[in-house]
Amino acid sequence: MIDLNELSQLVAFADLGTLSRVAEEFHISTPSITRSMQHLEEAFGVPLFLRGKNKIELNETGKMAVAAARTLLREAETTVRQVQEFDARQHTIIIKSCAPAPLWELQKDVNTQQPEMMVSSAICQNREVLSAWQDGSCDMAILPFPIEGAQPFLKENLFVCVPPDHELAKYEALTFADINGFNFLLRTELGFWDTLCREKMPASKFLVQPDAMVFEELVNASSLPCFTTDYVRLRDYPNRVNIPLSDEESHVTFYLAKR
Amino acid sequence: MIDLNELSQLVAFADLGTLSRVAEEFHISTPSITRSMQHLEEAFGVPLFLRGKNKIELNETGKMAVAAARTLLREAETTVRQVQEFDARQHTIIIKSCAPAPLWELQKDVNTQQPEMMVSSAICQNREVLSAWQDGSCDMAILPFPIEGAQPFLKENLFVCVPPDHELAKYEALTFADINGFNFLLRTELGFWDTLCREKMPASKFLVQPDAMVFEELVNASSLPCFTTDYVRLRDYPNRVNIPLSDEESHVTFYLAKR
DNA sequence: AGGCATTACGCTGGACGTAAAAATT
DNA sequence: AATTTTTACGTCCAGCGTAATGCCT
Repeated sequence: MIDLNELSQLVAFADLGTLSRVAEEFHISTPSITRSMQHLEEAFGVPLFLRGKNKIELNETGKMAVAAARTLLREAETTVRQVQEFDARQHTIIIKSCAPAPLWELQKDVNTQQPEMMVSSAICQNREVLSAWQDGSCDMAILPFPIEGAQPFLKENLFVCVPPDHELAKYEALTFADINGFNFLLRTELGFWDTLCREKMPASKFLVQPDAMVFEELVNASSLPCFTTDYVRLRDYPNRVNIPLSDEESHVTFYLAKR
Repeated sequence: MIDLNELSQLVAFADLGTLSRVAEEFHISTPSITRSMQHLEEAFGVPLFLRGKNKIELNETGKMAVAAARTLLREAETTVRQVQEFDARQHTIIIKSCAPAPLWELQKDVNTQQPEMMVSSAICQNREVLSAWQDGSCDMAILPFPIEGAQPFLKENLFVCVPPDHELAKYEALTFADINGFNFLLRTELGFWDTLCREKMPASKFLVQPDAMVFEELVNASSLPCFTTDYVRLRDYPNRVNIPLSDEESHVTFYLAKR
């Protein structure tokens, strides 16, 4: 049976030109390489080299063998990687969520109930969550509407978050119509919330900040309104007030589908 | 680096079910197989088996690895075979000829001038010779007409061969028209000659005999006419006479194309 | 003189097999 | 009792490196 290690030495010889350099490359002695190449010729059953007294080079068959070896080695690597990836997949739960809050909850649940499993999660748009669920490329899906086999998972309500002296601060409750036109601070990775806001508030501009620390600083330093929900109250900003939104769409029930 | 031998033991385990049987199959001890499988798991970097106290079976990753191993092993075999075939091709001159006589001559030439080369030859129809030459699947081509880069190789003339008491024996020379309608003994593997005869003698029937010994017996035993040429005179039949054909088409110049 | 491939040769680590253990049927 | 997997252990040789050879530039 052919030895992949020797094959890769053959490829190295094609690239480096001399057995000596291959020996360096592989951190072994030159006699060892010589033997490997001889052994390889035996394994193939055909000569691969033209040998001079102190010179060795690939013959035509040898050159062809190098090309064949390259692809076989690539295939061998691919095989190993595929097996490793399959194994990783066996021990990973892939979650696609339309929003951050239910994902945090779900990750907690999974970590306690199946501590041996890795969790790979992503927040994305509803349609991406749905298609990932449908084509089997995720194990759990969180969506803001029920689908076949999904259970209600948690409810989340949206609040506007402004400094106490902001003109919106005087209201007991607000609607999207009331706040449409105001410019908002927004975080990235909000999934479905992001889309909802842009839809309901077409006249507003959104200042999007990917970095959580920077976002917090901005919230504290500026008087721009932002959003919060009853699931992130823990992170309430001390010098801001939260005003509930009364629209239907700001009260969301998330549904969880599991395989 | 992954060991193909161990990989094939893994495949054997999938097929045979126990390590003991794999050991038999490979004519080695069971501890050796145990070690191979352990080593394979290290090489992949992931577990492949579910182990009981005296039981071992493939886990899901293991089953997947077996499938991947099967294809990789097939690819490895293919690689070796391709290299061997390439080498064989390097030492083989493939000849396509439209007729036997020039092929005999050419084989003699090649055998003396390039004694290290194998010769692989076939007699076939003109169009097959031509297409093989054009698509590069032969190294030398013999055709009864000149083509780009071909040289005249030899001339051959056709004779009718009949017993002395045959009604055709009285002629000094014959034409295809004269012999059209007579039934002839014919050998197989005549290539272009075969086609020519059938074309020029549509009223004749041909008794085709693939076996050279049997053909000779038939010639001696029957009074059916047959063909010969000035290139097979050595094999003249003692109790037959050869009458030349005078048609243009019975005097053929073969052209040889070499790469 | 320095670089290269190959042969000669001694050594060692790894791979093998035997024996045995432990469990299951 | 027979079968199966795995560990323990002793043996041995395949493969390694060093040294040396022969050759070329």
